[in-house]
Amino acid sequence: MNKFQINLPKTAFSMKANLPIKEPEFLKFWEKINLYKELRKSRKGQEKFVLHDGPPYANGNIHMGTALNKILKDIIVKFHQMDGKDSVYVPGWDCHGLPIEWKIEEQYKKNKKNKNEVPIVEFRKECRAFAEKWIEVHKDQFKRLGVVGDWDNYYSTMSFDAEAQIVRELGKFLKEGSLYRGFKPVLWSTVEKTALADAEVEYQDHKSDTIYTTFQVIKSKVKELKDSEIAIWTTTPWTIPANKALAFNESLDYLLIKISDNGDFKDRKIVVAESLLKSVLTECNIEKYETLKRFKGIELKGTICKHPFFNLGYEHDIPLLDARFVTIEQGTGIVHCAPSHGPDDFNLCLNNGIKAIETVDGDGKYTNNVALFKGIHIFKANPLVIEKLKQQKKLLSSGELVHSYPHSWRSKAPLVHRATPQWFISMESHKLRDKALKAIDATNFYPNKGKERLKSMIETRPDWCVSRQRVWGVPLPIFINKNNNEILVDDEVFENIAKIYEKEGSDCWFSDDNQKFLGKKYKSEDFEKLSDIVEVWFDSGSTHSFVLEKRDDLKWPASMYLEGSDQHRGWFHSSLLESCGTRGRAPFESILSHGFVVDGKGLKMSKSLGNVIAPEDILKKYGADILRIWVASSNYAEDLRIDYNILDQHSESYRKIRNTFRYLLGNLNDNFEDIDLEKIDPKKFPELEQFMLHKIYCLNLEFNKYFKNYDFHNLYKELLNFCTVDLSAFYFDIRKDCLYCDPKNSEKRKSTLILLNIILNSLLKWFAPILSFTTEEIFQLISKGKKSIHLENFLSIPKKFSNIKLNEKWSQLIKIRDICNFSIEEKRSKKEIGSSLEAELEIKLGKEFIKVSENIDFAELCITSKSIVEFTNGDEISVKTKKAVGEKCPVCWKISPEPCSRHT
RNA sequence: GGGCCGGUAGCUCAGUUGGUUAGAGCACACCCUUGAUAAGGGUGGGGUCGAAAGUUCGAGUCUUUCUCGGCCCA
Repeated sequence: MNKFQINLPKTAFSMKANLPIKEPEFLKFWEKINLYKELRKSRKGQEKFVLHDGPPYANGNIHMGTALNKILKDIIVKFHQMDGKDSVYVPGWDCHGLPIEWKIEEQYKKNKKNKNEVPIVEFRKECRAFAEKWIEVHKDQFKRLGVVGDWDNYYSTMSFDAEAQIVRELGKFLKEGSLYRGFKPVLWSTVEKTALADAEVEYQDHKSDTIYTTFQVIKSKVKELKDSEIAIWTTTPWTIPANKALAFNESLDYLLIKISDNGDFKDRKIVVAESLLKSVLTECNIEKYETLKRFKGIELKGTICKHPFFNLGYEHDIPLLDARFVTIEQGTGIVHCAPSHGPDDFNLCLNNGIKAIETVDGDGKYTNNVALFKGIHIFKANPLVIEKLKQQKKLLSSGELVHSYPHSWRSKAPLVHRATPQWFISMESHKLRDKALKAIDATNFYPNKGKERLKSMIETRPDWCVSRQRVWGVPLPIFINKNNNEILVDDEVFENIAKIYEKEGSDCWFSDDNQKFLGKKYKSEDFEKLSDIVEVWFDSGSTHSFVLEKRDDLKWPASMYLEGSDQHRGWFHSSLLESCGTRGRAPFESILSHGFVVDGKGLKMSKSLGNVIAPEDILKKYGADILRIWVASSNYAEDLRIDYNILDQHSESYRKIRNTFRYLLGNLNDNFEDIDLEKIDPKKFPELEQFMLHKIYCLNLEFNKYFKNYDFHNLYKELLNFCTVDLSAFYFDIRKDCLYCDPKNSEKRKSTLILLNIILNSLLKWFAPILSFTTEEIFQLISKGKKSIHLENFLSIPKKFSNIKLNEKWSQLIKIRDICNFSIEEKRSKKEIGSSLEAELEIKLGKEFIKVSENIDFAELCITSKSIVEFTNGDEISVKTKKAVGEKCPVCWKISPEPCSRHT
């Protein structure tokens, strides 16, 4: 053996990651050192970055979308933490609402229990327990992803202080006067006297009365329509008294026809859609008619009609409105609209300034608002309405139809859409819309397109209906004075209710005496207590008030809200409105929205397609760090594709990164030294090292730029390319000879080791927010007593590392190196040489390269045994590779005719 | 059905105000290495930029239509 010892890499850091086994150990470690607490301690007093958690619904296991969301949050929180900020993350859960009610009801069904026989308070307790159970499950699943946060002090929308604060928030709207009582149709059972949710509806065949009736035109842009009538068809004649409008479709063609048959309609003119004429003629037994005019639906705009009961107390105008829901499947192509009795009707009318009123009471009887029919039950009203229409000579025809119709899943009784009293927050009365639009302008959106999306929603949305006729939620804190029907607005009462909830939660609203909530000021017998609950979007829209404002460790407004792009209609939206209504500005400074997780082909995941991947599967097969790479490397502005092929590719990249670390650790023999960068004088290093310092400086600039824009997929790409292109294939490859074969006291080798230390340290920190587990594994190996990588700061890379001139020079050198490699490869493919050390280079360079190649050993750069440079008059770069002659040094494997200069 | 967003190599992504032959990494193929070794190096093959039409001297980039996909709404 030779007396020269070679320095081979040696490290305890294994090549195989074994993440699924190793990661849980780090979770335990972080728990043990109480990482979250340490993180807070380490940044005490620093500028805060608060990413306010949008609460997931406490129900069911997490899926890829949730995993993506939480990992992205964690990455951002960790970036800001390492950037030196006090980056606080408090996870939360959304707990109230229908899905949990259903789950409990399902359990009842299984156990043959009847919900109506269970006291509300008991039912609500079961809902609460259900949510609690899932919060615990979620917590473990989120932690497993590497997400660090205040798990012990999470928030939930069902905590007593949350319920109390939600009451206070509603109180503000009530006091201001923007919360008002209106009417909106909901599916209603007149048997159970209750509203039903969509999922509680069963569709069965039902026999309905059908009628064709007409509305006389008062005014129209189409002059031929004067004195004509608009024909409509309906399967609910009882809703005719509630008619407020007619709907047409502007893209359909309509006909004006004159009927000549004997009867009520002789010589009268009616309008129907052209493509429905045939069926109308048949259904209404019209035999003799002539077509007077054909026109586009758009011409109907502005037409006003009279109600068929015009002379009988129905004097209001009936406008014709354009609606896309009007089709040519059935009827006349013009649809009768009763805003109190259909969602389409309601929305169309609402957008045209026509409000719904209460036309039918809870029992199914017409109210005072309905002339002629007051007190009559709607299910008995059809014959009466039909008779009345006939009397008024407005009945073209009547019949019966068996069709699929909604019924209650409990009583099996047919349902109706009925306008019920609901509570709305006005978009206009106190300029909520304006405030919200201004707040959007003052918010940063990542990606930018989110701004327009939210804006256009706010611009067009109707008033916010915040009441629900359900059980599992915060009760609306509203009392109505029985004497004058007025709403009780009194801060003292709201505060009293809030105080009570803070102590015992909101269940008592349903069980305890009114007096308890009214306090001493009012008499309980004078007031009716509402039993509606607050819709859950108001709950989650208020999180900023009971989380951000109430906790000392947080700040209001939040630095960022981050959710899936669907939340432009959800949490971003409700939080914005709630906060603008109560505080005049958004509860966030910025919004980051991400796309949806789809499969490898871009299709949405569904059981039927069999393309669903659960986070659990990925954790078992690859580990959380691979999933985190997937998050970091994907462009969240679009939908994110995932399948096993994609994950395989990312785990290849992971191995590259891991081996880069392993090479660094190996050559440092796990003896990391934290170099003080300020004390480094780049000029004292070999040029290659200076060049690498410059690379580090540039990469750090890029890193910061991408980080500031939350542009992680480009950031990750830069880091990965640095590992593969600049380190593995370039710097490491070149310096291998020096590291292995130079004596330990060689200056060059020492410089290299300093660089390796700097590179290791930089990489470790750059990667830490993404590769939470792997960087911790490395940090534990080298940090000697320091607690966690996540408590560290990013390095500050001194400006003096930058060397643009040198960079220009080395860019040229790399070009020459590429050509050398090409030349070597030519020789290799002819089987004349194998290893590049078997080669010797004859390089011809134009004179312009004299400066560039000053002090440069191309043999070292290209890892050959020898190189000769010759300058020519042209501007060429040409390389000839020859087989090196001589003996191979047993130590450094270089071939030379003379004995190796280093190793003899 | 409507509104919004998107479709660039097998995969993840770049592609400036329209301007040479559309780039990178990974994957793949071949070769080398066996002192980063279930690693490392070199070279290379992959794209009618979703499709068609149009504007232009010139289109991945602008316009229109279509198509496929996603989100929201109905």
